[in-house]
Amino acid sequence: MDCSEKVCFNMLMRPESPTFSPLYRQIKNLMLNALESAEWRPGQAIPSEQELALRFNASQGTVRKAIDEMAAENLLVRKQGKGTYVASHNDPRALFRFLRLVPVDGDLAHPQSVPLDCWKAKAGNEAARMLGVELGAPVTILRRLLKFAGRPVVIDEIYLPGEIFHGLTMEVLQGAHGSLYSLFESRFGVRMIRAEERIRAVAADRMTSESLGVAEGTPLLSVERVTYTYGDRPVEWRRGLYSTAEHYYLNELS
Amino acid sequence: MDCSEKVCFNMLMRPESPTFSPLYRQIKNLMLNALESAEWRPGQAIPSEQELALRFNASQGTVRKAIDEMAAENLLVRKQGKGTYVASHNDPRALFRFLRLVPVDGDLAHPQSVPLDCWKAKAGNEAARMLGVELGAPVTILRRLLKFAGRPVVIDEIYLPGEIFHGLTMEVLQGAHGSLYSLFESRFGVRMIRAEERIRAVAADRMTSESLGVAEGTPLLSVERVTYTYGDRPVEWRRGLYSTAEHYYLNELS
DNA sequence: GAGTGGTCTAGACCACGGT
DNA sequence: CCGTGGTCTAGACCACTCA
Repeated sequence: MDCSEKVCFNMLMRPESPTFSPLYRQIKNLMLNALESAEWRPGQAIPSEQELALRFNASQGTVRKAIDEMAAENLLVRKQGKGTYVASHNDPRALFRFLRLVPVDGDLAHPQSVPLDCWKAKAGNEAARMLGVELGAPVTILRRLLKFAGRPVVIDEIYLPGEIFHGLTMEVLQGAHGSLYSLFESRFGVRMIRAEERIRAVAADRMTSESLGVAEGTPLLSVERVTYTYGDRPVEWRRGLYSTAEHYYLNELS
Repeated sequence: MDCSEKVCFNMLMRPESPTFSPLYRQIKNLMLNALESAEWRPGQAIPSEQELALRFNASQGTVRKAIDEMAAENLLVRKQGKGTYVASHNDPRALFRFLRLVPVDGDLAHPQSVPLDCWKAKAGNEAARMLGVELGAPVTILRRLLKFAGRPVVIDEIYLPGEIFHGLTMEVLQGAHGSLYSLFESRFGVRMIRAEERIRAVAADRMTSESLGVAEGTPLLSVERVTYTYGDRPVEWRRGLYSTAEHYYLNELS
């Protein structure tokens, strides 16, 4: 039986089977594949619930539940009366979706990303572990400044697997507008969907203090981020140093 | 018509009405009331979906959708085959639900809360604003240490509205086991459901450095938290100073 | 076995966006 | 007007828990 697209009948996935999962989750997985294989691209509409129900041989309600979960995970965006769309970092509302830094004086203007350096290297011990690549595998490293209202607030050092981000250069960075992730998505087909941040307090070293315009030794937030794409594959490791004189890191707990 | 319990028929809540909301959301609100009024208490089971469907005069599916949302917000916990329960900070898995600090060496032992001080005062400017009370209103202030594996890592200063936490003393604190929030829930009937944290990097002052056993001037995380109970009422304001020598603040972004 | 939540279906109607 | 997602219903069957 062809299980590549049509969902295998429940009989094949019943509790006896160790790989059992409910129908809506099997459908969700097939839809994740469609995203990962770029059958459905960021910003585009996916087929209607009716069409998907036919394609997956299930009821509309079941497809709906799969879409619900994916919408809750910010993978899809529903628009009543229009359709369901693949989420995109180009969407103005998602431009700096992972940035939690907020100005003390509620100045909502978007920050500006200023590339400083970009070079190729071989993955060291830590980078290899974080990115899940071999020791010595090619990586691209870039440094950039984040400015709020023209003033530098964050300096980032970003490690990317060279395989995936082949052709990333200063020219490309300087020609880009918007966030890095929208560039990654448009130009390299890599969509960031989830991240983990590990935060510490550190003292500014000489170089950093100059870049951020603060005194040497000033306490800064050290924010290490590992970012994942579909299938929980890590595709970015970065370390940011945040000046919190006029900004704070805002986190909602629930 | 009596709208106090039975859901008003849809006719009364149709789009023409400015207060329109779908039936499952009206039901959700009624269920929130049941939580807020302590009709259903933390740790206890709420009525079955069938019973609720009868009570609210809706189908099981609609009640289900209301419960789904509340479960997603960590207000309720579903247990297949048993029932749906009101979430509780006494639940071992939720004991330090809002604490994001993690040891570098994955030591999963729960931290220990050590009360230092507890006194009454009048709300100053900032406390009044954060807690949404009048300037000069009674507040209870407490300071405590959080220890991981016996070593102090966090020092907290916590502001509570005196009205709500009447009778909170050092004796009560010392007699408590588990987290502060489980004490607040059991003893004062206040359930914390959501919080916002604002994080900065600061240098340890003299007193703090001694409490945490670090050098004066060491960079620390300053974590200001406002915590809300049902109806988005702020009921706690605290400032924590976190030593990040052997721990980090972990945040999942999605 | 009785009762609970979990999944799946089929069909009705509504609200919204575009033609 | 049509097609989209959003809500609501009624009923069937499954999986889990406990007495």
